[in-house]
Amino acid sequence: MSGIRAKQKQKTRRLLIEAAMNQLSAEHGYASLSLREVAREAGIAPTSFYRHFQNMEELGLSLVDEGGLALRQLLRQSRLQIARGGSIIRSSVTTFMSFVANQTPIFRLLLQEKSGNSRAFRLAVQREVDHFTAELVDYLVAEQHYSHELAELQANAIVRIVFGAGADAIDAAEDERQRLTEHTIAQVRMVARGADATRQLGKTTK
Amino acid sequence: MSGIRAKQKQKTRRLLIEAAMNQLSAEHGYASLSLREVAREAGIAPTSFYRHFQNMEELGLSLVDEGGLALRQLLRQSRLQIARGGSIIRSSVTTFMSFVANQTPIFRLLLQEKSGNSRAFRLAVQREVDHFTAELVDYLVAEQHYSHELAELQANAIVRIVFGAGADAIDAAEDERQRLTEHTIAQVRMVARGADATRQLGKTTK
DNA sequence: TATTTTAGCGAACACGTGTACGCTCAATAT
DNA sequence: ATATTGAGCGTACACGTGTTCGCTAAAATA
Repeated sequence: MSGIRAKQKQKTRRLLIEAAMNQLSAEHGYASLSLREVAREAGIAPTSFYRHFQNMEELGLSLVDEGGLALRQLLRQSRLQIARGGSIIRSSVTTFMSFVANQTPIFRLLLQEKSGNSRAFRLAVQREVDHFTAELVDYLVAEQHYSHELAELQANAIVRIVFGAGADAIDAAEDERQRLTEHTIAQVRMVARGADATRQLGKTTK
Repeated sequence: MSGIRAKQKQKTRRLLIEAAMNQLSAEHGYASLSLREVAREAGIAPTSFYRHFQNMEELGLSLVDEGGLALRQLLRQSRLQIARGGSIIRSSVTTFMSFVANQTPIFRLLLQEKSGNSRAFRLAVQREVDHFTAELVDYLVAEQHYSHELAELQANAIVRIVFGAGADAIDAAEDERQRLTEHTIAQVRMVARGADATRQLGKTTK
């Protein structure tokens, strides 16, 4: 039970996943991904694909999982910067935009499959976005003492704005992306002020 | 020059467009749209397709245009309700959500091709979204007297929130969609309050 | 050492795809 | 009345697709 065989299997599984990622580009999305081409790039015969995944869909879902994992790593990194002091909003938005810039194919996949044609994919992506939102809600409740309801409203709005900006950033050039980032930071701050105003409104009305 | 021939041509052109729309569903998106199937549903031979469109892409761009037109009609309808009194935010969000519910395949198309794999499509959709945003900016500047800069920030944020909500509404059941609508209205109001607070902030700082 | 398991391969199948070509025949133009 | 145009059709082609089946050879197990 040395596992030399199992190691090799996971290795070519990785090759398949990376080959699939390579083939995801601006012009060539998951929908038009071909088992044969993926296998070719991974250096195995088309039929051998089935030793690792039952479907192309199963491969795709693995890609989504990888993307979600990368996204959560991004969140942790962002929180580290916060602990060291500095604006939580700026550091979060900035690292998010870096993610979009550096992991473009994965972000594009998440974005496309969020409203894609496979229910399984939509659910998988939504799950990742919900993680994102939930952690933001936790922060708003714990650190900023918002009510749960108001925190949810605010977090959801922020996630929508940031993801929308990410979508626009995909095609943008470096300087344009910079502009977009500042724009987004200002918008998130605007939402925060609005949530604060809403909170005060509730207090005085009561 | 009675035009009986030209009429017939536009008629089957419509048939093609409608056939394509019919084939757009939750499971079957534009990417996996087949010339042959579209032609079959329209009741013409596959080869006759080329009498009307050079490409499938040309057909698709026509679909986007149709979607954009429907969206602008929605905006006009929304503005009518405002003129008759009532909250501009509520009526706008409500009619938008109705659009999502009633014209689901078209909205899905817009949503998917916004981050889709054809540059031409992305640009076409972005053009429609920009229309949407620009009209909102005009309103904010003219009726609410925001500065152009602040109005743009605010309008962009609102569009992102509303489109994001629309995306989530696609899969939602009727009651869930109701909840989403109220949620969204509250979020847009929150942004409005935030923009207002930002404006006051600018005034006192100066 | 003998046996079983299994990652990977090659051949083959059935199918759907986009599209080029040349034809028909009714609507238009002359 | 005659000539031209053009929407629509049928045939045919070359190609890429997902997937099945039986095989090999190396690793794991007994």
